[in-house]
Amino acid sequence: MAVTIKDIAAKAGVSNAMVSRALTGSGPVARDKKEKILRIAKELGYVPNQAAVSLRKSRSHTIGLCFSSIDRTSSPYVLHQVVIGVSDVVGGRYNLLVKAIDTHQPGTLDPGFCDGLLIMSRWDSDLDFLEEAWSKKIPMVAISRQLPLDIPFVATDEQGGMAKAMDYLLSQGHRRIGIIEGPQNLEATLCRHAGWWISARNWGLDPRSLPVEIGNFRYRTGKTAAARLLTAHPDLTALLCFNDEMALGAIDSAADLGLKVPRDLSVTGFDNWDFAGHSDARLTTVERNTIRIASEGARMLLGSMEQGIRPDNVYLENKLIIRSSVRNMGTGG
Amino acid sequence: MAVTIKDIAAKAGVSNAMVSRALTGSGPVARDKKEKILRIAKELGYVPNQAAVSLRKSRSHTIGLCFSSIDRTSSPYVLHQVVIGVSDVVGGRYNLLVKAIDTHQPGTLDPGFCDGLLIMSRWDSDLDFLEEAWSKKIPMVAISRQLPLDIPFVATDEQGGMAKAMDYLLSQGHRRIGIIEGPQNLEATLCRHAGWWISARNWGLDPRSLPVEIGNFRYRTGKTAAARLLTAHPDLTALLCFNDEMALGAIDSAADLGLKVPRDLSVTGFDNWDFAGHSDARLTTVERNTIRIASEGARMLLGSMEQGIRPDNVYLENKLIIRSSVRNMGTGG
DNA sequence: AAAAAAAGTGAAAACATTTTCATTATAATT
DNA sequence: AATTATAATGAAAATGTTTTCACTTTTTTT
Repeated sequence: MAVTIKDIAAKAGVSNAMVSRALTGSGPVARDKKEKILRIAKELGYVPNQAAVSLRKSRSHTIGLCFSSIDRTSSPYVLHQVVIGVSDVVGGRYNLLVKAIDTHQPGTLDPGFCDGLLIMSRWDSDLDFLEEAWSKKIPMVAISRQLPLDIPFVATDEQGGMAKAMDYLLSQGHRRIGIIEGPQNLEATLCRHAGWWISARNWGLDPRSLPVEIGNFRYRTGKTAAARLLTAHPDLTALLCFNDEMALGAIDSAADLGLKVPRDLSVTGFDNWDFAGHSDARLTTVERNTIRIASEGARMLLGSMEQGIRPDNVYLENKLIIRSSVRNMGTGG
Repeated sequence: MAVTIKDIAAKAGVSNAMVSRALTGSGPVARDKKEKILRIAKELGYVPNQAAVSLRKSRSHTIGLCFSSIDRTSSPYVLHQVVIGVSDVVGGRYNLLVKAIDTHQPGTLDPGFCDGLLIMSRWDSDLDFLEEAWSKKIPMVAISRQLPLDIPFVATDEQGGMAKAMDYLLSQGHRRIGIIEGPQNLEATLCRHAGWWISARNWGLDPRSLPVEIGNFRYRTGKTAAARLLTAHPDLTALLCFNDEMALGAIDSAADLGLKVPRDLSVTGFDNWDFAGHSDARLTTVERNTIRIASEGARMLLGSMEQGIRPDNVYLENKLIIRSSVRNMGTGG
C-alpha cells in the first residue's frame, strides 16, 4: 500500500537502483533523471521503509537509553535531562529508545535493534545485560559512573565535588558539621563520602569526629536525619547533605526547631536540582550537570558508532554553586 | 556474523521454514525436531533479527511517545510518568520510542516505524504532524487532552477537578479567595478557570469579585503572584493555585509576609506533584494521575493496534487530596 | 583520431525472516 | 483395506531496500 521505490522507478521509467541512488546520493545519476525521480518521489509522498533500510544496511538509526529500571523510585529529572542532552547532540538523526534493564529477558538482545547504547546504570544487577550487549559488540557508553567490562564512560568527579562543598563550609569557618549521607551501597555515596572525608583531613579536622546520618535521597529522610543530628548535637553549625532534596528536608527540619537558614544553621546540597534554585531555599550546592553528562556521552557514542573508534573516558568537573544557605562564621582556621 | 535461522536449519538438517515455525509456533513441527531446533537455537545464542521480522510482518513492535517538544521547559514529571504508565501496560512487549514533534521533518514519517503513537500534545502547532500520522493510518491515542482530527483520547476532568478544590475551600468557610491561574493560552487553564468560576457561582459567590493573578506554572511566578495578591488584598483567607509548584511558591511568599499556612492562609494546588506530598507543605491538591492517564491511553492504543478497533474516549476523574494546607473557618455558608 | 578515464545504467544478489503452496508421510475413519 | 483427514515438510516467493558488477555511453586526455 505504501509507495515504494519500485513505484517511483516504474513511473520514471528507470531501474530501482537508479531511484535508490538518486534518493540517497550514493552513486552517479544523470541530472535530468535525478530531478525527475525526486519530483515523482515527492509527488507520490514516498517515505523509505525503515525496516528494509535497516535490514539491508544493518543499521537501525536508533540509540537506546538504558536505565536500570523505569519505576517509581527512579528520578524523573535524570530521565528528562538525559533525553534533553542526547537530543541536543543527535538532533533528529537517531531515534531514541527508552529501555529498562531490569525487565530485559536475557539472551534476547538483537544487536541490530540499536546502533548504540547509553547506559544509565544504578545497580550491579545490570551486569548481565551489560555483558550481553558488550559481547554482541554493540557500541556503548556509560553515563554518570564507571562500569565493569571496560565500557567507555563519562563520569563526574563526585569526590571532588563533595570536597568542594566541604571545603567551602570549612572556609566559611564551620567546624561542627553534621553529614547526611545516601544509601551506603551506592558508589556515588562512597565517592562523596571520600570527598568530605579528605577535605576534612586537609583542614586538620578529624573526620571521625563528625556525626553522620544516613538517608535515601528523599525529602523525608533528609528531614528526619537532620532532626536526629540537630537534637543529638545542638552545637552543629552546618549540615553537609548528599543531595538537594534531603537538604531541603533538613532546612524544614531546622525550621521546626526554630533554626533559620543560614542565620542559625548552614546547609549545602548536591545535584543543583531544578527546584533547589527556584525554591526559596537558595541552596548552596554542587552542580551535577546531567544534561552535560548526557550530551558528552552521546558525543562519545556517536564517535564510537560512526567512526568505530573507542572513545576516551571523560571526567567532568562538578561546580560549586554558591547561593545563600551558608553563613560566613568569620575567618575560619 | 550474527547467527541466523539458516545456521540453525543447517545444523538441524531441516529447512528454514521449519525453524521459523518451530521458533514462532506458527505451524506444525514434529515433536523431536522442535526440541532439537530449540536446543540448537539456544546453543548458538540465536536472536531474531528485528529488521527482517519488521520488514516481513510490517510490524515494528514499537510505540512512539510523542511530545510537543523535548526542551528545557517541558515537564520532567510528565515524561517520567508517561514512561512508567505505558511500561506498566505494555510490559516488555513493545519498545518505547521518545519523539519530539517540533523537530519532525514534514513528510518523512514512515508508517512502519511505529505500530502506534501516544500523543502528548501541548500546542496546536503539532497539528501538521498529527495530520501526517493520521493520514497514514497509524493508530494513535491522545493523552491528557482532546485533539482535532477525531483522534481517540483520554483526558481528565480538569474543570471538575478545579471545581472540587474550590468547593472544598468554600465548604471550609472561605469566601475571600485569591486565584493564581496559568498561562491564558492553554486549554488546561481555560478548563480550570471554568471550574472555579462555576463552583463560585454555585455557592452564590460572584466569581468576578475574586482577585486573579497569572503565573507560568513555575515556583517563582507563584511566589510573585501570591505576593501581589496578598499585599493588594490583605483580607484574603485562601489562595487557589492552578498547580502545585506555584502553590509552593505562594506558601513561601506568605511566610515572607509572616503568614503561616494554614493558620493565617489556606492554599490549594493542582497535580499532586510528587514533591507536594513529600515536602513539608502538606498541600491539599487535586490529583492528576498522569501514570493512570498514560496507562489508560496505552491500553486504548493496544486495542486499536492489535484488534483494529477504534477505542472509546475515556474521561478520568480527578481526585481531591486533602492534606493540611487548608483551614476550616467554621461552618461556611 | 585513438586511447583512456569517467559517468550512467540496470540486472541481480543480498539482507533475514515469514508465509504460501504443493507434496509426502502419518493417523483416523469407514 | 481402502478412503479420508490431518500432520509434517521444504522450495520458493515475498517484504523494500542497497550494493555489486558488468556493460554502455559520454567525456577527457594524449
